Amino acid sequence: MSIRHTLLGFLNLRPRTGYELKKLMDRSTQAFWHARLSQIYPTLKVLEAEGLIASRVEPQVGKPDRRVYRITAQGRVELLEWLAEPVAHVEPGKSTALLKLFFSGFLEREQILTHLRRQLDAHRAELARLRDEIAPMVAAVVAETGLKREGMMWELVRELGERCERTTVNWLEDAIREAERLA
Amino acid sequence: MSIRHTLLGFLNLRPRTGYELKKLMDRSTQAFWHARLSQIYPTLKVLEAEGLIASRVEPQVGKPDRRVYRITAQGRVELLEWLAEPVAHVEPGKSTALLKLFFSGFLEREQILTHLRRQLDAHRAELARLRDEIAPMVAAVVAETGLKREGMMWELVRELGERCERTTVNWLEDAIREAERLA
DNA sequence: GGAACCATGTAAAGTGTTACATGATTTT
DNA sequence: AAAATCATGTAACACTTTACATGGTTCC
Repeated sequence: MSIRHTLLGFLNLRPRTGYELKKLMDRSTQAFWHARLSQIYPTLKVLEAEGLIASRVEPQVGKPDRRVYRITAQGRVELLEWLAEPVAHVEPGKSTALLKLFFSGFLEREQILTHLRRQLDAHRAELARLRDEIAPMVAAVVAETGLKREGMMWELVRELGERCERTTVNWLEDAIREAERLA
Repeated sequence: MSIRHTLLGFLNLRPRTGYELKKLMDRSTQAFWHARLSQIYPTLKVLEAEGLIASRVEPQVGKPDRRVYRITAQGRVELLEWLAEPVAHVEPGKSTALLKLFFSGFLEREQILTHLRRQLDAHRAELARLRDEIAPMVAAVVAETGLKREGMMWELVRELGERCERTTVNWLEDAIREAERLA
């Protein structure tokens, strides 16, 4: 239900094309909300049909034409209403990696260790991405647009991502040490 | 795709009914994989049709009859194959709460604080649940069944949950302090 | 007397992924 | 010469949720 609000949230800052929205999501909300272009384009059409956003086509030379969407007054109302709805509980997530570990008890030690080491690599890479790619990007957006308050929120969320990744990396290191002591 | 493997994983330990599987999931995999009964029952039928599990009906007095499923040799092969598939990357999750915070930059300070405080309550409750409900439950299952190795995996995963929740609670406390300094 | 638990399911709607389809420009 | 980027979309499929449907037993 929230891909709609993700798009409204970004369009509330300034008009963009579907393609731009996808790239933005890849660099900002990726870790806690993502979508494919094949979901974004139809959703934009629906939002336009509902009057929450509006679009115009911009012809381009040497590149395909682009359809630029902007939020409407009605869309802003919808966004505000959604933001006001409380999120009371902790939303349960999905993690294939943890599920596999959970059911790995009957496997051989080496297979468990392989799984844990692969995860360690992946989470170290994600930690690096948050620090080296996302952090400068947040800073750049703030500098460009002067959206100070928005920038603070983006940085806040990024900071949580970094802390959680660090926690996960530490846990994996401990888990590997423990698994190494298995028979 | 993994509800199938979740069910296979549990049935690999011992036979159970759909209803029991649901309760088990609520108390163990909940935080990283969950499902409704309306998804579990049809999935069990599919798995049986595929020959990965088998069932028999147990008549009961004073209670509805129960259909008890057990894993087959073929099912065990499928489970092993799934466990062996590597999970290379960090799987992106979905969090409405973070998404709302991310787009809250243009709201008033008080609305942001309300959101953060509600989240703090929710995550403190989840931390308590992991310590007071899940930890003893893992210990009880291990004591009952003597599944030492499985118990270690369950405890490992629970431990990550606890560490991440603690990290999140700390972050929320910091975030609230920061938000309080806003104009 | 009402709520929660035990126990099973189906149908419809909503959400998200994969595959298909096109085609010029720019970078490696 | 191949790969990536820009740019848009559709169709089919897979997965998940919500709502509907039933009915006895046990706890408060």
